[in-house]
Amino acid sequence: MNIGEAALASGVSRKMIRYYEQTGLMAPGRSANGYRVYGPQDIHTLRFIGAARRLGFSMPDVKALLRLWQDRSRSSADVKRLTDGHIAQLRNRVTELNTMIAALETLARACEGDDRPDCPIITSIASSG
Amino acid sequence: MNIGEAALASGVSRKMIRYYEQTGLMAPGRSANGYRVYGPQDIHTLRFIGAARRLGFSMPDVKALLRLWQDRSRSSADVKRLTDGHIAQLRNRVTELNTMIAALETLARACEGDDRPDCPIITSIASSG
DNA sequence: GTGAACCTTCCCGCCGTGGGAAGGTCAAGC
DNA sequence: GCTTGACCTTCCCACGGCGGGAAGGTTCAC
Repeated sequence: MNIGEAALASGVSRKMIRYYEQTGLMAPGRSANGYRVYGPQDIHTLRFIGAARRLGFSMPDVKALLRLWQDRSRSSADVKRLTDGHIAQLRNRVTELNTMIAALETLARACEGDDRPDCPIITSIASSG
Repeated sequence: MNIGEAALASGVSRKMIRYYEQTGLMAPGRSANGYRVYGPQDIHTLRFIGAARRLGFSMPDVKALLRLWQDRSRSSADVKRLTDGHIAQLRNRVTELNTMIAALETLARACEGDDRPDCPIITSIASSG
């Protein structure tokens, strides 16, 4: 299985597959001509990486998860700890965004949105530094 | 006023002040020795940029807002439109994050978090590709 | 007249992701 | 056999924003 097929089978782009290899997440075999060769386990790994990325895990976190996944003597506490930390980060990010949204909504509600230049959005930004 | 004082007065770092200039957001004067020179209006502009960035506006949006701010014949509708679009983007991002959080919480709740390797988080990620 | 604290420009790093150039390899069709 | 096209390889560049830091000029206080 070459990289193109692996990309199709895993849903990870060729570019990203090479990047994940480059950053030490995986090490596919090579055939005599230098082409990367992927087996079923490699596809599984790529799908794992893709799923973790879609859940918002950072690359270092994905790397740690991969190691735990492949470690038969892992303790689930390590996985849970990593996941809980990630959840906390996501929650913080949501809080930040919600704060921005609330402020922007307040401004937008006060803005007429007509042809006149008067606009509390602009004036508020200008005076809130 | 040199760039260091301007940074202190505006709360924008020297690096970012130069970056904002480089990307065409502002054009401070220069003194004979080549140093950038900032007046009260420049500080005001920097504070405006900083406030807009803190509200999560992208650089292109900030550029547009700056132009509208300085355009006396602007219509508030333009400002509102830009702001509403930005709010919509932030809301989408929050929805994405909340989806991730919900999925992760479900997984985390099912994980014992003890010394044993059994962990629905890992197995679920591994099979959800 | 020297040292410190500024200033200038320029390059490199981050993190993921995509685009693309230049060149090698392989298989199908004539 | 030979061409063509679809692969593959490595390598560099870009993005958004921000920071670090090097190499060199300027200004000011002592």
